[in-house]
Amino acid sequence: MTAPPSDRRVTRADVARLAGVSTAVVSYALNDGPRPVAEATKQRVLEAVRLLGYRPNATARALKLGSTSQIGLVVPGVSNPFFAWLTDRIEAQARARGLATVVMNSADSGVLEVVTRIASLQLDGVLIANEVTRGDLLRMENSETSVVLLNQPTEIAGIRSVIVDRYAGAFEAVSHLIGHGHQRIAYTGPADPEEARRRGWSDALAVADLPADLTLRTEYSRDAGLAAATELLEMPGPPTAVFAASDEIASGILLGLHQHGLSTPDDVALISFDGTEEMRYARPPVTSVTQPVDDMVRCAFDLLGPDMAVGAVRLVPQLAIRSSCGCGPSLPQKAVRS
Amino acid sequence: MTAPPSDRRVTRADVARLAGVSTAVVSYALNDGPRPVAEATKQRVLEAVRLLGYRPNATARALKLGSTSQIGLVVPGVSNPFFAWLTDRIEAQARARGLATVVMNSADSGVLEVVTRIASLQLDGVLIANEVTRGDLLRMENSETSVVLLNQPTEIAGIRSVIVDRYAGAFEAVSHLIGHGHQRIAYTGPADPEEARRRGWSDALAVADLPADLTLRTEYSRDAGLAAATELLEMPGPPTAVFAASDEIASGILLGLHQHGLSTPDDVALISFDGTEEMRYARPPVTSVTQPVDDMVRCAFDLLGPDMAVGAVRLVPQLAIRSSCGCGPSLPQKAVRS
DNA sequence: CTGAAAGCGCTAACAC
DNA sequence: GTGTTAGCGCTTTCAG
Repeated sequence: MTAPPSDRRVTRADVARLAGVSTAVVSYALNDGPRPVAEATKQRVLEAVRLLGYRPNATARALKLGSTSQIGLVVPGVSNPFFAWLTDRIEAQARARGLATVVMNSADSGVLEVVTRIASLQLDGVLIANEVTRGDLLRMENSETSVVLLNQPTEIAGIRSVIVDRYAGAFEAVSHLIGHGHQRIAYTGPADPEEARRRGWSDALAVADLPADLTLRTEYSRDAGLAAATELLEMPGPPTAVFAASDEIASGILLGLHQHGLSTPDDVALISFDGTEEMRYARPPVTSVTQPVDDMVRCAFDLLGPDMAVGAVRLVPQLAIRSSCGCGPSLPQKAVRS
Repeated sequence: MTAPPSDRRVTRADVARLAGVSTAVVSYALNDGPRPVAEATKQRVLEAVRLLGYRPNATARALKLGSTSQIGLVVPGVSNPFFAWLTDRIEAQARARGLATVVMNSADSGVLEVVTRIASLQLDGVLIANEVTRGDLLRMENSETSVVLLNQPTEIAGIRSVIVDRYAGAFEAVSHLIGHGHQRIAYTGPADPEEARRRGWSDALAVADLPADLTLRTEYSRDAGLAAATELLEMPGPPTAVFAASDEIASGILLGLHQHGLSTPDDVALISFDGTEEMRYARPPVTSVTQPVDDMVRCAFDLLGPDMAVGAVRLVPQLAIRSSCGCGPSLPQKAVRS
């Protein structure tokens, strides 16, 4: 009814013709453009737009403006609960600012391919939640696109980034376990260049004069966590508590311990890192160092602004205490901004 | 080193100049264009591209071609594990086909806003994994963009869609519970227009001459599942088994039952719908009707092709049997294509 | 095999 | 307040 018969795509010229104005005026009217438009004219334009079912062509606009109103998000897979969470928040923030989000998984095709593609896309900004090297970044150097790194293990000079203080988070988590009387606390996680979580773990132990001798290398996956549970129990002087570098690992460990007939927290206490919703509903709910995702995203968008100083914003995660470490359950607190 | 000093953005004209050819030839060389190019010339062009660090402007290309090489994905939130899974697979498939994925969450801003925006974006296709109405779709009617609906509760005439047979999945799940001797089986899920899962549940019960009197309405969330557990137990003649309409609900129920001191599957058995990875690692691992996500995505992309018949592809989910229903644990099977 | 040139649809000077 | 018009960077027809 509202859509008149027309095979050709409706363009701005059609609107102008129907409204009896020039194309410029259509622009002005639609964008509350740089020049004023008489109210009556504007109404005529809007009416014509409605009648024709006209939709501005974002591509043409982007070409002219040199800006697509899209941001890019590079993650190592969206199915991982933490990155799903992050992606969700980023998309929401982006949309609130009138930006669309292009997600790119770098897991299987490699960062370089992704970065190359990004350089073509004329994105208004790119958020990279992935380990990248200086070299990778160089590939998109010439492109206007401003980049913000999220949770990069090691700062890269000249690139804006927002990092959550993994060291502090780990330190607090392990200290909490120590406060509960644990003496044998294991660390489970992959070997990453930074090792902030592992250092937080070992320093917390050192402060309490406890040995940091229980390290188990596992990648970020539930399967790895499941396997880790067994290995943990076979260690000489097995742990009474475990700090896992991610929720996924913790999820596997939890199941693994149970398969061995052990209960959490009575036999082995557990604290994880990430704080995704899933941990709140695990059995038992798992105490986790909770990443301040909303704040991370807010900061990241702030940093995308062209006139922001290059540098790193550091946020501190909060320990959401639940029953997996022997305390009563609770809801995760909001994290604060440093 | 490779990047020469240049403040202006490098354009195709620069490459042409440096290579001593016309801009047309640059195009031909870069796209293995419609016209052939002498090998030597091509090398000169490629060299110039390298030297200048030239990146084609995707926006300009899109404007000219009328195609952005981007697809849109509309989901009600990415943090939900099932949609995270789906998003992950779609992005992967898209990337494999040289397409970027623009994700749009319709949860808070409403489908209309999203659909309107999509109509502007000149996307090569849109996958909608959201409940939409015919009216919503009409808004983007005139745009070239072809649309495929994923898991739409009710088919919409004239729109391609891929649906998994929720009825069949539910029927199988509940039959399985009945096979284990359960007589009091509850259904938990939201009231949706289709109710396929609920019908599957009630029909399975009917076939076994069992009453379908235990329906509990809950939305798709862990919290709702948690609350549901309590309500379930307060029902007259409480269930010995529960079929949950989604993994998230099941996750909440599992915790809820445990808080009531009940064990799964001994006191109450549980089967869920979706089959996300999380269920494999729940305690106990939860039997779930597993959506054939990879196949869904493959079909969806096939349907995006312009010369595909309009219609609905129907896939059947597979029951991944784990210990939450009293059988031994197992890994989920690959789903088959109907 | 290569070059010149016409636009894709839009914005924003710049004129009136 | 409104109209004219140049051009964003690319592809591709049509001549050479």
